[in-house]
Amino acid sequence: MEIPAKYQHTKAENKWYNYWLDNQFFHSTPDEREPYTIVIPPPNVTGVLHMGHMLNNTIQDVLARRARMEGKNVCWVPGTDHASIATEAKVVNKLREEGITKDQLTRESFMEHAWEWKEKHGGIILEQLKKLGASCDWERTRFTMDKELYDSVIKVFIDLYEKGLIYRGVRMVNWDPVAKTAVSDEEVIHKEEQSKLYYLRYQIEGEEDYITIATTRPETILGDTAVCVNPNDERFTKYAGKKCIVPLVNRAVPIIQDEYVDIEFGTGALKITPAHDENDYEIGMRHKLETIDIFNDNGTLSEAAELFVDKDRFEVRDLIIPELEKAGNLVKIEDYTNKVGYSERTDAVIEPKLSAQWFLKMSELAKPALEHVMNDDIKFHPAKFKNVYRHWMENIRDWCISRQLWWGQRIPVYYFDNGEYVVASSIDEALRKAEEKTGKTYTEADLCQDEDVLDTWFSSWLWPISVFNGINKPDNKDINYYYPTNDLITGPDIIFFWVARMIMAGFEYRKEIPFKNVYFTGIVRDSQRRKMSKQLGNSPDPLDLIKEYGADGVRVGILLSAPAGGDLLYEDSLVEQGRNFTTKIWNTFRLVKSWNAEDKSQPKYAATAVAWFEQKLAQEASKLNEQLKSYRISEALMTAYTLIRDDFSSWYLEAVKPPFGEAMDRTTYDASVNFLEQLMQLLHPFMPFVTEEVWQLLREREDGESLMVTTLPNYTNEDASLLEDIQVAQEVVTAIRTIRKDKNIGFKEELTLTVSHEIPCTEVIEKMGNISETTVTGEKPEQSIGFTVNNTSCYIPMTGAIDIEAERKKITEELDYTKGFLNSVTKKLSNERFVNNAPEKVVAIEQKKKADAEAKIAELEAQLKAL
RNA sequence: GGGCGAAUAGCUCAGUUGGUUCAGAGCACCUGGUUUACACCCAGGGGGUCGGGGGUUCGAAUCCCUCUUCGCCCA
Repeated sequence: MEIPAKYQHTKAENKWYNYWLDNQFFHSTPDEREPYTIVIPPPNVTGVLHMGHMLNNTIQDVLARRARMEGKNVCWVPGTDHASIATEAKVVNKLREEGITKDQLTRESFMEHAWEWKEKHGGIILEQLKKLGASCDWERTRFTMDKELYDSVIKVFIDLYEKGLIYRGVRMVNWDPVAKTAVSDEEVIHKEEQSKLYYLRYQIEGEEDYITIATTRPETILGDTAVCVNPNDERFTKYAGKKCIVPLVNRAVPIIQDEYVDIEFGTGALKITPAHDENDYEIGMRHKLETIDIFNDNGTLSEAAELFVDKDRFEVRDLIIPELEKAGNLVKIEDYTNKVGYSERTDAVIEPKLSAQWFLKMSELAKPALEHVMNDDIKFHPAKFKNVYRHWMENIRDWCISRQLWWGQRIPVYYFDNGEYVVASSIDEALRKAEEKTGKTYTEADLCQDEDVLDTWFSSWLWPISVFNGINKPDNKDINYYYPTNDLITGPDIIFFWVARMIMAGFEYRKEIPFKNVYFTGIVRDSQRRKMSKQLGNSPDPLDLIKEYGADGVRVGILLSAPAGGDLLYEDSLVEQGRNFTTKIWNTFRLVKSWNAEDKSQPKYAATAVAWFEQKLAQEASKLNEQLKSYRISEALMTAYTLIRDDFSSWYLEAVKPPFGEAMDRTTYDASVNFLEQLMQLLHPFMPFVTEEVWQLLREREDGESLMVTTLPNYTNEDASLLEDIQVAQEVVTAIRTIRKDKNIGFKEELTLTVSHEIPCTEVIEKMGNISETTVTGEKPEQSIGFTVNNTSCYIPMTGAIDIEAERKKITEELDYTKGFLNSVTKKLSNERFVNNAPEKVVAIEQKKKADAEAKIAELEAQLKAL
């Protein structure tokens, strides 16, 4: 077969991915083998692939492919979540372009539009993952709104409600005025901002005296129902029990005292707006204050504000200041830095707002979830995230799970008779429960289902269970076999949103951990450490990268600089390195393939090289195994990288290469093909395509065979004797190459070597250094350049003149260094406290260092004398 | 304001219980090279007071204290 000089990655990627699919290699069904399960962190169904997904899914694929080659039954479940806020926003936008607003539609017809949108756009990201080589079991693809998963969510809501863990309450929530829904605490991102602190004076009722407050939100004064001071603040004791007048609206409100107020901050007097600030709300509760909600759901001012009605809250902030100034209430304005909460989904400024929502009590659920992470039943990689996790778990707050949206699981609560309600999985069940509850008879028309849906994370937290239908059918074959899953690969940014809650759900519904290991990836940034974002335009399109550098190249590029939990600074040079390595493998393959084997005796150098590489391969394979087992994925890749590039290509292949035009002996040839085959196996999880291509071309293969379903051999490195010997030989060869370079002697010119003692593997040294003869003698040859390796003097005789002074200088320098070293070792050994306290082993090492240094000094002195 | 983490070569990072010549890797850099697998390459090379200071120890990149700077989370 003709082997092309250049590896054609796109062709190979399409060919082999389809081949794997056709042969069902990704598909898993329970059997007697040990399972290895990963559930994908479901990407947002509205999303397209970005660099973060690339990193995350490459790691999952490495682990999945490796486990498959270890003989495990691997099941990697793909899927997407319904992303209620994001998807609903997209559907609303699309409808708007068609001239339709959401409130013109019924809930049912809106849902039809949403499903239509999902069918059209929802599969994109999963198709993109295939280009990366992801070995997911596509037959198991799940979506959080699929019937089984939808029903699971409803079942869990009802169950938790019945256990008394879900309650409805009027609370201060984070209101997103763009999405017009409540969001959870975790969905609020606090950003530091330059803003202003406004000092406003409120007149004391009936007096020509004023009390000055400081606020960052002057527009909210319209909702003020008190001014509060600290009871210990003597400046304000004279106002106790009095009232003051809220400017512009001229409402008299009490001046109250509460220790919450910080005497040092601002003026020491605080305006209280119970409807629009969490702390104010609590103070309001304590002092039984009136609550005036001055905002509409979309962030404009309501009738209750009296002024600026229907104007936006930020517009009002600008409008109200001149009015306050005109009225004589503005004292001063200062620059001020504060933190403002933004909606994670819409980037709107969050408005604290009182509203009735559904909450899940967290304290009991958190207990086992905390314990089993702290005791390492679930291991975090890197472990430093345990601290972050503990802190959150120990200060956990109830979870607001209702959202004022339509796209999602509708809350299974039915209201009737002015505020009575029942929780039921269907209207029929609701009717029955309602009748049981009151003894009356109802029709469907009497019942009204809650308009709201559940938070998307309330679906995602069940994911490792619900993808196997383990909520609806807790004893089915799949859940029993695949659960708990093995590894979860995710970003640290969703440790609370998702990881923590999955652990809680795992214990609540399976009495077991949902996964054994959590691997936190870093965040992909650009070379200036900025997060990749569409706005900045600093994120490359992953599919373009794959097209240009190949999927394998991109995978390698992204893994090379991605230690667990550490950010990845993306640059094109990384994927270039990946592409270059792909090419290197291809050329290595072409060289091996170009050799002709015939029956003849094996040269000694080849026999030594084969024996050495066998040991080297075993050593590096077990190192790689250790690295993967401890989730040092980029280090494992680097092990394979240097093994192939340096040890195999630069040393082994050069050592066994037959003289130009000659055939190779069959023993060496077979060994070389074997080695390359095994290297492809080791590398396959990282670079699935090029390794499969090489593996398929390396020998005749049957249809249906594939590298990806081969099993890794057990590497045992019982005889590592040659490893040190070759290392010495490599040092000698390097020294010879340096001399060639210094003296401008081309590789083709043969040299001879004289050594003071026998050195190992001279046949390899001769081959690699183009040495015609090695002589062992205590005599230094005339006209030669020397170097020392392993306490042996080596000389290369020269035809030209030798710079004696330069030689002397070189040796003297090395001698001085070694003497200095010997001195420090001797000092250490003559320190009684060291000899008495240090372990024997350490002392023995020092003694060996001493002996070695002395031998080397003797050798160097002999060299000097010989000059 | 509270908590957590980090600081090692120009860059990105390893460095496991303190002890092999431990100061490392990759990239970048410098020098040489038309060796018939590969210039997307090969060969050779330079480069760090392990953030500053103090302490424990026979011995500290590693443990303790402190300061500085940066990052993340929470309020």
